[in-house]
Amino acid sequence: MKKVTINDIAKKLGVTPSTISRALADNKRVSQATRDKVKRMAHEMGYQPNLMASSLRKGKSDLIGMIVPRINRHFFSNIISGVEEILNPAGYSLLIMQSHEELESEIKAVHSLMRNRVGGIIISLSVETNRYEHLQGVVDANVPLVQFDRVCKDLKGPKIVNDNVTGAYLATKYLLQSGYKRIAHFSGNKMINVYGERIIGYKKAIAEELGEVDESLILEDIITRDSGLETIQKVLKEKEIDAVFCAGDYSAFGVFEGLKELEVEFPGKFGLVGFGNEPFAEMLHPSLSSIEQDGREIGRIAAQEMIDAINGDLHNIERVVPVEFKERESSKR
Amino acid sequence: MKKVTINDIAKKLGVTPSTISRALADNKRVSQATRDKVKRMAHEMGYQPNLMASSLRKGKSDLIGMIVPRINRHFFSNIISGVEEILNPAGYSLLIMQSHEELESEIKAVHSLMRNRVGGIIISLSVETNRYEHLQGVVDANVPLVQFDRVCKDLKGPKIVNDNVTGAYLATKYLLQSGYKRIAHFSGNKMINVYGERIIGYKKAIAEELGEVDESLILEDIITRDSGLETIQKVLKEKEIDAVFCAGDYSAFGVFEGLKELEVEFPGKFGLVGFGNEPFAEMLHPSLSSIEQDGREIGRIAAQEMIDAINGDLHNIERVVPVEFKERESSKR
DNA sequence: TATTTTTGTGCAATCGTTTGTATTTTTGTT
DNA sequence: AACAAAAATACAAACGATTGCACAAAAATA
Repeated sequence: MKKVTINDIAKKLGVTPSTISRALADNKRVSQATRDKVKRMAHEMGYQPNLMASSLRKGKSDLIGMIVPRINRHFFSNIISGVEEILNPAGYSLLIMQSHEELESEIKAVHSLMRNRVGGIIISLSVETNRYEHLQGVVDANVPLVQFDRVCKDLKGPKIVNDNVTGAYLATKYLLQSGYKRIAHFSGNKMINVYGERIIGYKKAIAEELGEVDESLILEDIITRDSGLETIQKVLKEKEIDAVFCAGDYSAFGVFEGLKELEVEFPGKFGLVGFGNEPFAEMLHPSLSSIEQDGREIGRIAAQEMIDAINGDLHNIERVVPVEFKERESSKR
Repeated sequence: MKKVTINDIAKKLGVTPSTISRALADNKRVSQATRDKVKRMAHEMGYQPNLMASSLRKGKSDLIGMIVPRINRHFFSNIISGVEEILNPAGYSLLIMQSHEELESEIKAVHSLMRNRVGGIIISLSVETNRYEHLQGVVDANVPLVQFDRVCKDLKGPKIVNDNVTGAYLATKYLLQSGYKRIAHFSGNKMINVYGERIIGYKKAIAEELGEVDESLILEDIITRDSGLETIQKVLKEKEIDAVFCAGDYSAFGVFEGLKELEVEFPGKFGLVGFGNEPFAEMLHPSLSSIEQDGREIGRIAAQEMIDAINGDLHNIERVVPVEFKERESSKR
């Protein structure tokens, strides 16, 4: 019932633990004969190396920490899958924590990961995060820090982000080309890179096509379904608009509901585009045009950057992952 | 830049590491005065205990392994959240792995977790899993094993499952009470507990209401959207049915699409109920009636059972979590 | 004051590996 | 056959914490 150790194997075979250790690591300093013998015996005894002991001695761990706002968001779980796809075959395991979009939780998670001596941390910041000491601490401790999606440019290390500008640009452009002219943009907190960048893309398309941007059509802090619903109801009374580009699919769904409720004819009289391409986007009726972000790819790149960093070359770069406009019914005329 | 250890603090304070260790653990064997002094200094120096060293010495780890088929399924990510909700405050961290519904991956994941010397494993079996040596090994190694959702009754330890029988019973009953009479059931592999149980619930309702069960209306291995779509198209040509109860929302969505394509009037001429209450269920038009499973609660219970098991009382029981019928349009008349 | 108790610390071994430095054994050379 | 070189293995000290036991100092008791 007791776990078998390297010493047990050593005793059984009449050699020293060091030989066992080297044999299992395929070290050429031990003869092929003993290597085989040891491996066979190890297998027979059901030996499983104790990675804690190993990590402790080697001073490096095969655990990689990952912090996401919420695990149950399609985008993030796809990223996790992408990360695992690269990390697991390379012999690493993922220690996953959620910040629940709270700075305090994020800080706790970072500390917890550091106590567990993870080999690195992959993180997407919470919406609340406006201080960065906890992450600077990670960098200072020489633990590779890879950021993705919601990132802080002031922290050194690799950052993997969507091409938010282009995504927003495309979304807006399609609405314009469908003939919609007064397009509002429901955004998040613009201090956060992803929302700031989407605003830039939106403005670029509007400026190109209409010349002037009406800043009053850019509304912040509307990313939930409920706020999308409330806002569209209010806005339709106050302003003359004929389309909305939402910085997220959930708020777009809120708008969707609002339009149905108010019996606005859409598409046709009104256009709508979301961002994120959640699974439900294509299931709606009319189906929701959206910007697809390749979560898996972001995850793969993040993982690869992590492995590089662990192996000594930490790239201080921002890698931009392309997005794709999914044209569906809601943005047509 | 080097990590600060207990020894560094000891040197700084002119005491021994053992005193530091005890002070930090609030051991009454060290005076309150030194305890305070040590803690202050530890904090000042930014000390973070090395949990690997600690676990190695104590022979128990604060890492709990978790294996799910896929992380990006709403149901599973909710469960993970529930588990974290209990485990994190209790000082444990989650090492999450995906089996991707493959037995081989599941086995690898189990071994990986065992090598990492997790304090326990929480698992939902892959659809492929029909051998259990890898899990029996966990039990034999005295590592607490908590199963949920898709479980194997032959393995000792706590099992947390949905009330699948009641859920399926309710779903079918509602269809019957809406006046549908020839109700097919699209199920999964009936050897898997969840599907087997749903079949039982379905049969029970049918038997109660109609007396006799037509076994030919129970179709297996239809859990994906694509198979749901294909199957409904085929079945509508061959059989006289006026409703379907699907063992999952994805296959239900396939049916949904098929009905639209074939221009079947539903609800009205045809009824449909899913299982799982995925977020998209209420977004569809007509909205999809479904069985809601409380993932968070399952997670919480699993976590609590794990903590109990770690603390020495492993319950060899099956805990059944209630489900709820979400009545929406698709099952009406 | 001498002696027992209590209280606070130190010593050293331990958890299971890894790895630099011996040491032994084997092989090869002259 | 003697000896150097190479190959295989052993020894022992880490990694950073925990903990039983020994010991000293302080407090309490006789």
